Amino acid sequence: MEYAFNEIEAKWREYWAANRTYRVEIDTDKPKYYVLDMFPYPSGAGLHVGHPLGYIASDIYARYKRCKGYNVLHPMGFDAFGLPAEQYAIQTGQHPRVTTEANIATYKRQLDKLGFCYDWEREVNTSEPGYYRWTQWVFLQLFGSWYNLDTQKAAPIDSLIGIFVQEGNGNVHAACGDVDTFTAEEWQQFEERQQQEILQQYRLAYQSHANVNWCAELGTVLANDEVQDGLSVRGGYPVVKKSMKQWFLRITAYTERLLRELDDLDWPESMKDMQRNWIGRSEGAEMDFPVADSQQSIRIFTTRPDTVFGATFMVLAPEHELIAELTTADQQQAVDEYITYATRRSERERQADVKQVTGVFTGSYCLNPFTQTKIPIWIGEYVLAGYGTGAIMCVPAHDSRDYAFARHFDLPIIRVVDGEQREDGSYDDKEGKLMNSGFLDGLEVREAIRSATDQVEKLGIGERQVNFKMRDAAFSRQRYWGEPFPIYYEDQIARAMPVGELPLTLPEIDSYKPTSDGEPPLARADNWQYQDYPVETDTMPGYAGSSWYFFRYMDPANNEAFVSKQAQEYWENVDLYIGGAEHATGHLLYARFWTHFLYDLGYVNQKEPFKKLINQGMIQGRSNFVYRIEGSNEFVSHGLKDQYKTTAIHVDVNIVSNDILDVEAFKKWQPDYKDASFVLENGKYHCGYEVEKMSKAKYNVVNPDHIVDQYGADTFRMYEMFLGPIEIHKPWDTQGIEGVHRFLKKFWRLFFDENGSFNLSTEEPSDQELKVLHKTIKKVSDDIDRFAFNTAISAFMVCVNELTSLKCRKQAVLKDLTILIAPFAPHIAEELWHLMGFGSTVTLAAYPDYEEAYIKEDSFTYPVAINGKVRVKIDFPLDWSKDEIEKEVIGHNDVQRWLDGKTHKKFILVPGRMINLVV
RNA sequence: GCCCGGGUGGCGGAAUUGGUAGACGCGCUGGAUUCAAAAUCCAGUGAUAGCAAUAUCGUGUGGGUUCGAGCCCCACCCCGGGUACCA
Repeated sequence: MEYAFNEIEAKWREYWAANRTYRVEIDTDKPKYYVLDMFPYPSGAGLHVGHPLGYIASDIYARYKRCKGYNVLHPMGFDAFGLPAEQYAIQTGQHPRVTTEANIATYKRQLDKLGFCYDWEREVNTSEPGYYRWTQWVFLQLFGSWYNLDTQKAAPIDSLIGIFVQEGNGNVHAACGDVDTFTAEEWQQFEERQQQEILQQYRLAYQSHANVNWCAELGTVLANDEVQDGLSVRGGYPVVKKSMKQWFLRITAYTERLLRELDDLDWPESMKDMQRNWIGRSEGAEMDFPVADSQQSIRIFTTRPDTVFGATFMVLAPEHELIAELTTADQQQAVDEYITYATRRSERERQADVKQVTGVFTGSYCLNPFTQTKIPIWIGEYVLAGYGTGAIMCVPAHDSRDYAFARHFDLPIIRVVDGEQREDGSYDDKEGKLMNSGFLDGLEVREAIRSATDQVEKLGIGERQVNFKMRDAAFSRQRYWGEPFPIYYEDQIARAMPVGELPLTLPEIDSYKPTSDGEPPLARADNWQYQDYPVETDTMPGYAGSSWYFFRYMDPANNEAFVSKQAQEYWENVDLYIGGAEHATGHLLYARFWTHFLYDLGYVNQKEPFKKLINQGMIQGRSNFVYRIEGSNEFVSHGLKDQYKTTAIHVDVNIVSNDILDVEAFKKWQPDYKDASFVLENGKYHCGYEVEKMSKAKYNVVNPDHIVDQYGADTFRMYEMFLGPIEIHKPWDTQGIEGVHRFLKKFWRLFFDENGSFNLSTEEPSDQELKVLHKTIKKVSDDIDRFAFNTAISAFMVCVNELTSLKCRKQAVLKDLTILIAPFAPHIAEELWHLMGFGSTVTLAAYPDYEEAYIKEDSFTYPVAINGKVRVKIDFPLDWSKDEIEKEVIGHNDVQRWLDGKTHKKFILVPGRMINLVV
């Protein structure tokens, strides 16, 4: 009987759906396991062959865990708000909801063909009001909370107001913006507007005028992780800094915790490093430098307080607030020109020529607080207003940027650390002894940092300070297709809508463009009001809905809460999360932040959302090329192309087989090539190839639907895993799929006799057969446990080959093998299980165990070294004693020959390793 | 520049952590079956020399440690990812 994969797969697909086979419920008798994929944005292009890689891996693991007796939650859903649907809506007028729903339908159809064991009854869609109602709810919690640094926890804002009423803010330690100290009486006397403005400084979701990343092309503000090299990640449009009033999330309150908790997560080190770098913690000190002939002083931040004796000038960011005051009359013009120049430069320009040194002297001086030397105050764009205090002391001898600045403007350089000074640069290392530094002389850098900081604190001119690179997250988007803010404005004060009013649904509008006076699209809505008060017209960014969706799967239909306490306490958090590495500093960080926050308020019992994380690599395209001889319609084969002047042209990979071009198909492919002629090698046209991103323009896109039609989902699943380790990028090569398909056919054939009828024996398996089986069980389960699915599949291939040559047709063996393979190839396994006459499904079967006795080798090969050189290798039974082995070795013919009559002085046996004879 | 990864046949990749390098698959070569093809099966396949057994070389380069190194140490080269005036 032929392996009719199409029939088999269709049959079981329908069976699983009809019987709701993969439905999961809370079951306190079983341990839980939560396997999650990063849910996709349903784009219009549908899936290509690269997308399912991670889904297949997680599905295999989910099925495996289920066989192991776990109650497995393995859901899927859609991150459905986003720019592409809205851009499409602007062009066509079609409502983004319509596009999104159509795309979701396509995705689901494609996903279902691959045999995933999702519980579709738990599907989430971030753009549905039933879902985003809770996104809005979380936002209101953030808006209604502040961060108490004393308890290191978020708390309701009411508790803060309580403190203000009682005692003012003098003793409050909070993660907050700039606020002056006030007393309880003062608080009571403030007008409401003033009170609200103060509270904004404390809220975890707050509005602020700040420099944000503005992308004119997209008509919206972007978060830092959505900008790369001064361009928007989506679309690649220029981004400029612009001061706007925007919503922000105070993620910076959580920096220490987000950093600390990373240590305990089972994530790839690279991923943790990326988050660590992004958070960018650095310890140092703030220090006041008095301005000469003035009462003013300038506060700087440095990580090298030990080098203060080498500070020969100071640089302020162009936006620094004291510049106007410090600029002298004769420098006024130069400073004005410089500031104009600096503010006009876009982010992109600034980044493009980082190496270029620019700056201007203010005309003023300040005093080095340790040496009392007068040092000039400069302005330079390399000092960033947003980091530290926006001012630095410059030690050109030990900081390469200060060095470049000093050389460019001819400022003095004083060495204070004794290190291997390079001729043409600074010595930046934190190693060496201090010199020219008064009381620090002779100390090691590390000691000197401590000592200098102590001195700063003792003198009362500064204190220890920890700074972070990470900024608060911009949370406003001037777009339509996102969650509306449940915020209205009364007397221009932002106020939370009552939770009972949620969801605040998106209004229907006539066009998705901004209004003519630049307002966001929501401003077009009629009646966009709450009780006659205007409602916020910005919407939330893409990462809002994805920052908490993993909780919603636990209890997706709940109308009372974002997740019930019971469901959350059972499912806890995600045990295994699979997705792309590109989310390191975006989604993964925001999701951690929201989870910590919800934990603080007692809504969930887990601090971290994702215990284990695996990044799947990208599947790249493998493009083929033909080489046209310039100025002709003649194409030369790859091996001969160097003899001509040629242009490489992408050719459709579907008309190339094993890099050999189907010449006739090529002529028909495009009208231009109808009359093409060819220079062949051995009668064949060989194409060149290159590995690149899969894209239509490169004619290298492979659609999973076609592969599934041709080979079946089981083959497709196994082949994607067989291609290589999950984490690495690898090119798709359709040619190789034959091997896996052949294997499945061979596996299938094990169950049928020469006449093609299903025929298994109920005889007891032989020791040899059991050995093959148990070896495979051990290897495969070990490999699955360490996510080495490619080598697990190799083990299956070896096993099937061995059983084939043993002509094994025993049910006892094949049944176990079938269960073993079920996570990889669920359809074929289910069909065989059914043919064997077992009523229940493979899905619920217990994963087979192995016996140590069968997997043990019965002999061991020892390399025998004589005077350190290995001469022979000899097999020994495992249970031999040292003496028996020694006797055997000495008696061995080859050893005798090498010993050549001499006797050995020493016999060294390294168990399990080798034997050494010293003569 | 800095921080992570990684360099193994014609190709994708194994080598369970210092013990027979190249598992498994693709491709290629030869053979069986077939009128022929497809499908299937068998054998071979790192390089060089040889009819052969076999020998020598071989995991980016150069050194080192070890009886033994793809794996550990030092220096360097190349590729991929992240990040970039963060003081």
